[in-house]
Amino acid sequence: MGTVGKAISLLELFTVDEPELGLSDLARRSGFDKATTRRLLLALTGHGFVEQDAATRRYRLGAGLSRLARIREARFPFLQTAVPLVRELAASTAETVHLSEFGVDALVTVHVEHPAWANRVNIDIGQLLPLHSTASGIAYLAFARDETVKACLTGSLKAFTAHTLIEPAAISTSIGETRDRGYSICDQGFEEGVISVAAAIRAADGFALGTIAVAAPKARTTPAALPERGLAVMAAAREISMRLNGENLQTLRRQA
Amino acid sequence: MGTVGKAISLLELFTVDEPELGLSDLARRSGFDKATTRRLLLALTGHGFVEQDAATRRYRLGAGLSRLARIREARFPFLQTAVPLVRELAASTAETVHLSEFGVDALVTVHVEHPAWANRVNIDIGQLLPLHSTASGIAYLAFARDETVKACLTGSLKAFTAHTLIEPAAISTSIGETRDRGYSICDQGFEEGVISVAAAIRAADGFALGTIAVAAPKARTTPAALPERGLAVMAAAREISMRLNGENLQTLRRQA
DNA sequence: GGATGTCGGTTCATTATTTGAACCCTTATT
DNA sequence: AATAAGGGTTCAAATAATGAACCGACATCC
Repeated sequence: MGTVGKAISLLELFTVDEPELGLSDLARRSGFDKATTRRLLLALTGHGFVEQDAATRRYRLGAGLSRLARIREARFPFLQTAVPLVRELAASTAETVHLSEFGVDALVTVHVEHPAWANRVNIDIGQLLPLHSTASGIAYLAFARDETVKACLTGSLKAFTAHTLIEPAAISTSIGETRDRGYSICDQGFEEGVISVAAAIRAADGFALGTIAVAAPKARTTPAALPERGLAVMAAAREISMRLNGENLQTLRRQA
Repeated sequence: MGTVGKAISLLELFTVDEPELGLSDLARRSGFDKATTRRLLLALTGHGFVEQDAATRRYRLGAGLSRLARIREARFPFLQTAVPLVRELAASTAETVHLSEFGVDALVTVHVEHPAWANRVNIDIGQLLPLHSTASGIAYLAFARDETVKACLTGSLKAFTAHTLIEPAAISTSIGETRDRGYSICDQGFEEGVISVAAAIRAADGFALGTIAVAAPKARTTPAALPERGLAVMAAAREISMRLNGENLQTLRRQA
């Protein structure tokens, strides 16, 4: 791995649960030498990608990242556009709704709305969702480029629960159904006791760029509720796609 | 400069006005060799910090940045907290209101609300504001650590207009007045014909972490309007500080 | 229509940067 | 008073970054 990759993988050690880490911790988790880790952190701090707490000496993600993310968001207002519809869907379903965007080889959660229930599905911002074993992932693949689908299915597929589909053929079938139906269903494929439905949000070229999904405890989900939820998530995804692409869904390559 | 710094400075070439750049363009502007530039871009794309448009082959900022920025925002909800108050202030003043956060050695604009006027002050998200020559900068320095102030005043101070204060003594005076008054005034110090007032947003330790500012065309600003505007911006800054620090302004080291 | 310029991308010998074991200092913990 | 763990630093050795030259594709211009 090049130096740049190392620096970035340091940044990727920070999570919502552990937003502040010490030098030794970072060195241990990254596997880099302490001196190396520190030099990388220094370079990152110098550009505002990392900040160091003056009192505790621990490191956290810096304002430079916010700046660049806002520049990106100005060009491509994904969050701004989608968040209101995520809220609406969360209100109408009274379940956890999350929004993700494709990045490298997984979906990254960029926004979440949680319901008031004590028993609910908890998802963190920044969490990575594998493509083959989540409702979002399948919804994405249903409208992804062929090479993306192929790359996903030829990789090694991890089984997260006893229900996770890991045979490429079974996943292909699921993708096909999703394409016909317009939304995907994932029954405990990622976490035991959680059932999700998702639909793809698509760019002007018709390919998926992200997803919106509803995740609920299986215990409180009746079979009858699923199609209803699926249609709602599909409607939200379509609305977001339309708003992003200036109302002209015609240009979408494949119809949902 | 280390390789990491070079990679980051590539990212910093993207702006709201030019959110997509080609390889040769990036190489030219960064001053790096084309091969080097490409290798850096490859490393950045591999981690989702940069994306390449499949059709035009041009590069843009990637989703990985949004992901990290959201993780940061989850820990420290600066935008979420401040944006509603920025909106309010924009509505009540009917002028451009902008929010900035300190990063490395300047303030970075993270949010802007523009009024409906045709003649207004335009500010882009991501724009960097120098500390010595903007209302935001002076407001920040008024509640910054002594070493930050010193570092700023000993550097070389650029005059952006004929009105820019560049003598350290004059700037110190301005900082002192701001500390006493609670808000700063900058009369055309950054751009001809623009007059701004700003106040510092402060962390739990009492030091500034960002600013909120109102920028207006000097032509339509009466001397009487300034103190009114100053008090409004100060009230907004104090409210944001309180919400960020859990209502306990007592812990703030210095009183505004 | 062929000469010229630009662009994205690649190669490989040369060169400069990154690396990490050992070290120091400070702050808990026992 | 001894031990461990954390942040930070040093410098010879090892490794990774560099850039001039080159390729093919496309556009433009007499």
